[in-house]
Amino acid sequence: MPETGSRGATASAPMSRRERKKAATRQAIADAALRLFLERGFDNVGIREIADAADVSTTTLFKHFPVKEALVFDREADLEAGLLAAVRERPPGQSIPAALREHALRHRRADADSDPRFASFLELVNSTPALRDYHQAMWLRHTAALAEAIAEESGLPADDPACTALAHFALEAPRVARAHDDAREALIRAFDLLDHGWRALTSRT
Amino acid sequence: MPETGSRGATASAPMSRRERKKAATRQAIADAALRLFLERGFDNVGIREIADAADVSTTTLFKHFPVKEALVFDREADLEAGLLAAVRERPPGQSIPAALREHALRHRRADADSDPRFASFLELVNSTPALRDYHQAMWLRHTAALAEAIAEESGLPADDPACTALAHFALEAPRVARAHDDAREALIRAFDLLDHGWRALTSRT
DNA sequence: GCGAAAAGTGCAACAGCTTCACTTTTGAAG
DNA sequence: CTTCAAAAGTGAAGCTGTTGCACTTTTCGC
Repeated sequence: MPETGSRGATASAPMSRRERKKAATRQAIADAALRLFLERGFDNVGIREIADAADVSTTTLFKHFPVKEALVFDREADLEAGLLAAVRERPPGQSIPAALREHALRHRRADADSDPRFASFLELVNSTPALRDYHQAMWLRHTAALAEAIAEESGLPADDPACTALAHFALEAPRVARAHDDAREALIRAFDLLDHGWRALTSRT
Repeated sequence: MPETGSRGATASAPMSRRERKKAATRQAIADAALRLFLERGFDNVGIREIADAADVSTTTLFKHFPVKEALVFDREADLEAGLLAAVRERPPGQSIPAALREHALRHRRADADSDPRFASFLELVNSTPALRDYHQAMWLRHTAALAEAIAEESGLPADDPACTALAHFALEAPRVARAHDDAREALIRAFDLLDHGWRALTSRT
C-alpha cells in the first residue's frame, strides 16, 4: 500500500537525516502492517511476519509501536486539535455540547465520504474487538485536554468535575450511538441529553 | 485460605454432586488466585502458579475462567439485579438519574465500610490497570439491561437511544468521578448533568 | 452396570512482548 | 577529518497468557 497521501503528520518541519530515516522506518512498518491486516485480518497476522515484511527486527518494531494495536492507528494523534478547535472556535451563541455534536456529525460524514481504502480501514477496526477497544481507549485520553478547553470556554473553575463529566460523556457518545441502527439519530439524541443538562448546570450559576 | 463466608452466589439451589464439585473447584481456583494476587500483586503471579496452588491443571483453570482478570471478579454477576432494582423501585417522585446517583453513592459507602479484606481487594483492583479496565468493561455489559429498565420506567420506546445514552453515561459516571480528588462530589456533579438533561428530554414528551 | 456427557489432565505449541548484549549509523564538537 | 557519544537497529533467547489435542476419570440417567 503506497503512502496515503499528502496529509502527513502536521507539516514537514525540516528534519535531520536521522529523523527522516526514523520516520521512514516507522512508515514502512505501519504500511506493511496495514496491508497485511487488510488482506488477512488483524488476528491472522503475527508480529514477526509484519517485521519481516517491513524488513526490520521485531525489537525495532516494538521500539516504534508499544503494542500490536498501535500499528493500526499510526497518525491518529492530531485529532485532538480538531476536537479542541470545535469547542474554542464554535459559532457565537452555540452551546459547547452542540459544538461537540456538530463536530461528531462532521466526523461521521467525512468518514462516509472519503476514499474506499479508508472505508475498508474502518471496517477492519469496527470488526475487530481488540481494535475497537484500543481505539476507544485512545480516544478517551483526550478527556483531560477537552475538559480544560470546556472549563476555559465556560468560565467554570478548571477542576470542576462537570467539565470532566461533559468531556468524558461527549467522547463516549459515538460509542453509544454505534450500538443503534440509526447511529446518526442516536448520536444526536445522546448529545441532546448532554446539551440540556449542560444548559441547566451553567445557567443557574 | 478458608471460605470467604456465607454470602455465596445467590442462595443454594440443591445442586447435584457434579455441580457441587465443579463449584468447589472454581472456588478453590478463585481463592488461591486472590490470595496470591493480594500477597504479591496481579502481575507478579503466573497462571501456572495459580493452577498449582489450587492443584488443578492450567487447562482446567481456563475452563472456569476465560482470562486471567476474570479470576478476580468471581461473583460479580449479581450486581445487575441491584442496579435494576434501584431504578424500578425508586421512591415515588424521584427521577431515574437521581435513583442511579443514590445507588452509586450507596455503593461507595458500602465499599468504604465493609471489612478490611474487601478494602485491600479494592486497592488491588484500582492499582492494577488491567483490572480496572476489565472491571469497567464488565460493568458496561449491563448497559442494555439498564437501558431497558429505564425505557419501561419512563414510558419511552424500548429502543429510544436516549435510554441507552443515559444508561451508558450513568455506568461511566463512577469512572469519571474516580479521576477527581473529591470523588463523591464529582459523582454528584456528573449525575446532576444527567439529571437535568434527562428532565428536559422527558418533560416535553 | 452401561454408555455418554462432563470435568479434568498433561503437554506441546503459539503469539505478544521484553530483555540483553551487541553492531551500525548519525550528528556534531574538537 | 577524527573522534565520540547518543540514537537506531539487530538477533536470539525467554517469559507469560492462552489454546489445541489426545487422553483419563467422574458423574448421571437409564
